[in-house]
Amino acid sequence: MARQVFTPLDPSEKFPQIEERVLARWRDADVFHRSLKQRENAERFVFYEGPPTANGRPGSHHVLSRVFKDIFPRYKTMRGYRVDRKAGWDCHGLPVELEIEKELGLQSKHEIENYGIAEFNAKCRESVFTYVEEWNKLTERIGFWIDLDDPYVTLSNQYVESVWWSLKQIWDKDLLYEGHRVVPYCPRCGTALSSHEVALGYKDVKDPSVFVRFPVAGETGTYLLVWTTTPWTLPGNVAVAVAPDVTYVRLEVGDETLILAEQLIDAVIGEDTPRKIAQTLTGDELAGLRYDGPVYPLDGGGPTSTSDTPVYSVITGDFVTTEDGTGLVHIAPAFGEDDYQVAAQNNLFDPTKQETLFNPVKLDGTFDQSVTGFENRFVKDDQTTTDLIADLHSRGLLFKSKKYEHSYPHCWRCHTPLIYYAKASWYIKTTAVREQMLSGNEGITWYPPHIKHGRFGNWLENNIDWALSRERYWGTPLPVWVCDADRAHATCLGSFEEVEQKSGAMPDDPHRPYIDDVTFACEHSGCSGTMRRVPEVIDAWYDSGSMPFAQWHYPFENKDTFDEKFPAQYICEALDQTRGWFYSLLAVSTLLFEKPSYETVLCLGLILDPDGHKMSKSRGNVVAPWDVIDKHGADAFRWYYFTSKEPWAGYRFSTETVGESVRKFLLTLWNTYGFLVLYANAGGEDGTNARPLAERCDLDRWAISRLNGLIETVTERLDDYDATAAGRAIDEFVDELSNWYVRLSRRRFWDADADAIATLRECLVTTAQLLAPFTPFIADEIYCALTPAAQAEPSADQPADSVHLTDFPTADPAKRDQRLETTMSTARGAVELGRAARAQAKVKLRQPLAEAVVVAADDERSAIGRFESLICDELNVKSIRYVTDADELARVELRANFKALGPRLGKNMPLAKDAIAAIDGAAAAAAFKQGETVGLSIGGDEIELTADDVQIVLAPPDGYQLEREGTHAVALDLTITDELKREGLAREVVHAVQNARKDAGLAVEDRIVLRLGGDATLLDAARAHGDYVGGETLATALDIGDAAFDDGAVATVDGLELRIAVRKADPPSD
RNA sequence: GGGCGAUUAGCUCAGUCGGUUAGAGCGCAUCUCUGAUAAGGAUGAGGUCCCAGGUUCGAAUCCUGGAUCGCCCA
Repeated sequence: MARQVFTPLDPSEKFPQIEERVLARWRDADVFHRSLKQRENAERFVFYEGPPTANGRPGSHHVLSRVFKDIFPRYKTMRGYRVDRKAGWDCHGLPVELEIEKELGLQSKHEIENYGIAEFNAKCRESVFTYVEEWNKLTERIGFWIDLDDPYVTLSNQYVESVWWSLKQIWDKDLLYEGHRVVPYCPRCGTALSSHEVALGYKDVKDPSVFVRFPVAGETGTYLLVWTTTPWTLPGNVAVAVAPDVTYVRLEVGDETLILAEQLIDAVIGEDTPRKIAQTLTGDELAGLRYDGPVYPLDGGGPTSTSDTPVYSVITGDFVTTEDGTGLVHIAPAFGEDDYQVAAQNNLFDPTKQETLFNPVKLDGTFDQSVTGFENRFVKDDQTTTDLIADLHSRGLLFKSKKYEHSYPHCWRCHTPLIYYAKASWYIKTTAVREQMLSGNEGITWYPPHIKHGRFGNWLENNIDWALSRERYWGTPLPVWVCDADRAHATCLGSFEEVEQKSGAMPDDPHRPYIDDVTFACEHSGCSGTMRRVPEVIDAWYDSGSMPFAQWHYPFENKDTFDEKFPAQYICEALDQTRGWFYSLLAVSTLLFEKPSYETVLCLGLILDPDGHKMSKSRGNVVAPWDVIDKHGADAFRWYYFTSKEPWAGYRFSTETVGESVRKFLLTLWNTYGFLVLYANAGGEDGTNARPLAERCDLDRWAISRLNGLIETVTERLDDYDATAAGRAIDEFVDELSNWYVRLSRRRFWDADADAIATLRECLVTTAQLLAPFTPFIADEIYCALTPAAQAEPSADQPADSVHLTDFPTADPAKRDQRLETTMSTARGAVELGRAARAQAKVKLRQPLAEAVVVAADDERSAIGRFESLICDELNVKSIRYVTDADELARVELRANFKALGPRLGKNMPLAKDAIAAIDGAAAAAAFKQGETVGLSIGGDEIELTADDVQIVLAPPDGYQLEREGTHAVALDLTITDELKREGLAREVVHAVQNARKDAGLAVEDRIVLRLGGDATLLDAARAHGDYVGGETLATALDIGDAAFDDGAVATVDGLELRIAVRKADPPSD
């Protein structure tokens, strides 16, 4: 019995089990931490983990981002960098609150406050880590190496304090201010909605749109014609806006004069209505015209201007279009973002003094006392709308009204139509660093590249100030205190110590409501007011954008650590983070450090179900990651994500799709590995006795050459963050290794050829290293199994005990042989042609044939010649005959080379195509061979063709069946002599015996005693090739057709009966 | 409504600088091979390269417009 050089595989063990075993090994040997420790003093490669929220279960899309967060740090580690990976959890924010509201059955902010902010926030704090165990389990199981023991959590006191510090920095730069902004607002819930929430609630609705006459002051019978889809905003009107460059007209219709945009006349009054243009003028010229306001009677004084620009006059605004309406837009600054901005620009109110903004609607969405006749009525109520329109009609101001279908946002919780409503909130003046963010973005490498100047660049171009505050409970409190005597007395506190100094005490918990109780005396001279914290918390995106420093409690601690780990070289999240984390990171670091906090960013696409729908709980089409892992394993999951497509394109995904990556790639690799182990053990040869590479056969050197080419490709692609191409290259290599190298080398493995074993072993060990970042489990299993020293205790002169502790392979140019690779590729082509010819002729491969006739010239002939015996084996032919005189088997045709001739011939190209096809190919080919040119007349012009201008192809002559491909062809001699027939039958017998061995449960290396009986023709053949039959089947004794027996198996070969009896031979007595 | 992206075989995806016969895998059908393989090989069916214009000798590829889907924003 040969010695076991490698641990045999357990064929019953499935990938998920193998992975669990590898995981245990990693845990026991502390491999992750050792991989870091090993690079302790190495150059850093900085990765930032974008914190997920752990108050929901992790899904398949989380697996996607986590494996892409894993692969490049692993790769860089193997390339010699130190890649620390600190986990993080995003803890604050509205989604957390909503979850608790649902749990407690709370319907509104009012109810939350009744319940108690302290109790509510305690619930939130608890819920944030509800699923953290499952997250940790999944993270470990998918092989995402990240330090879960010491994560940053955005709710921690240290984290909050760092965030406060950063806000103070911004405050000191005068970039944190209180302003007003028109926000989508749910009057029923009493809260503004985030853009994400607004997006959840768009519905197509039919709203009335009204055309309203605004009487021009001092010109009886002349009206500005204004269009709006929100009649309830008319009481808030302060001005009318026109587009500065658009042409407007005074139009006489009947006995009145209407002012509107010229190009909208027909749309507004109808094509058939008689009209007369009294005057044309531009919007600029129209500006300043006054009208009689207010549109609705207002009690208690309407709007007043804070400047020389009067209310109720025409102003210009760039946002005014003539797409619909009249080209005149009514301006209610409290109810529209554009309105707010244009009114502020025209100094119709002072944006720093909210009381100057005219707003006749209360927070609950009803009109206030000033709107005579509509007091306390809800503005979006259908009856209110109807009555408002009726009121306009009764006063002769309604020109017309009609239904208008458009998409309008509703509260996603209570389905109330939202209103746009001016609210005070705190802003960061990001517009002040807009240019800096843009130039910072230039230095960031984006995958895919179009995001940089597309989605992200556009977003930065259109940057508006960051609305930072939220009127909520569970978030980092905004550390701004204002004086209750004078709101202008405000301060921002940037540390717990500062709070303590000011107020005498810092609560243990910096969250609401405790921090709300912190007050102190106003320090303005002569002011006796009390400083109280503003009630808001901040946008949770600011928390996550602060992670580069807040994860280290910088600048209170870890200054060095921060300096070393800023900025990140690599971050990776899904595409939807463009305006989320990618932006918050850039904005915060630009504000604080004047540069981006990341250099390379990989954006991942969405996970869709097989029908292309987004996976969501409500659709019920979510694939749970555990299902995939339990069925196919983590490596299969990873491999699917890495190689199935470019990761930003989105995945059409199901458990079954992942199974395909197992069958196609992992099993091929695994079986190749299993094959090596089997025969290395059978022969007791581990490859250490192999000759140097240069002395090994072509096939071995070919495999090693391909391997080194692969190393080059994979390295180059991974350096470019292209896991897809790198993985596909490995896939292709493994396929060639298994289906070409191993298949052609079977005989040598059977003989335990040291060269072959060494070659395959090197290929597999190196492939395992290349695969380590992709499929860390299988890669490590193979690496360790084939590197037995790895199983011993590691030491300085011992190989690493895990593939993840090794250096990434480097290509050795000396081992490349491009010519050999080309030659092999030609030989493979010839084999494929021969196989095709056999299939055409319907002659089984097991039947030997006398001759293959190969049509090939020069290089191809020598390439095929080099691998002649290999090709003979593959095609099961006795010899190869070459035909260079093409007409013996095929005739030569010429085809035009469009790329060469097209630019030269232009329009005559189609003529040339036909003319070239008509040329006598053989003669032309001969001429080209002599280095001569061939003349051709095209459309009256004489041209000279060189060899490069045409492509020489072989066409089969009539009456022959042969397979051709481009310039070469293979034909087979189909004559089957008696001798060939006998040989074919002998092979059939061997095949039958091998099956019998298998059925008898014998091991491949077991010797047998073989007896054959049955049909005489078969026995004759077996007898004639007795040595062959005995050798192939490892028979120590061969007994053909002697005594009759009935204990054997019965097989049928070519319709003839064969009886086979196999018995395990006694072991040799040596 | 705006921005970005996608659309290639039944399915999942490649397709280089624009070059004339658009490929692979899976699936299907027929055949074949096999003592490593849950594999391998051959053949076949299967294509309006989303549509319409344009540029060009030549377009899946470049340009314009449109459709559909997705994401982001309103």
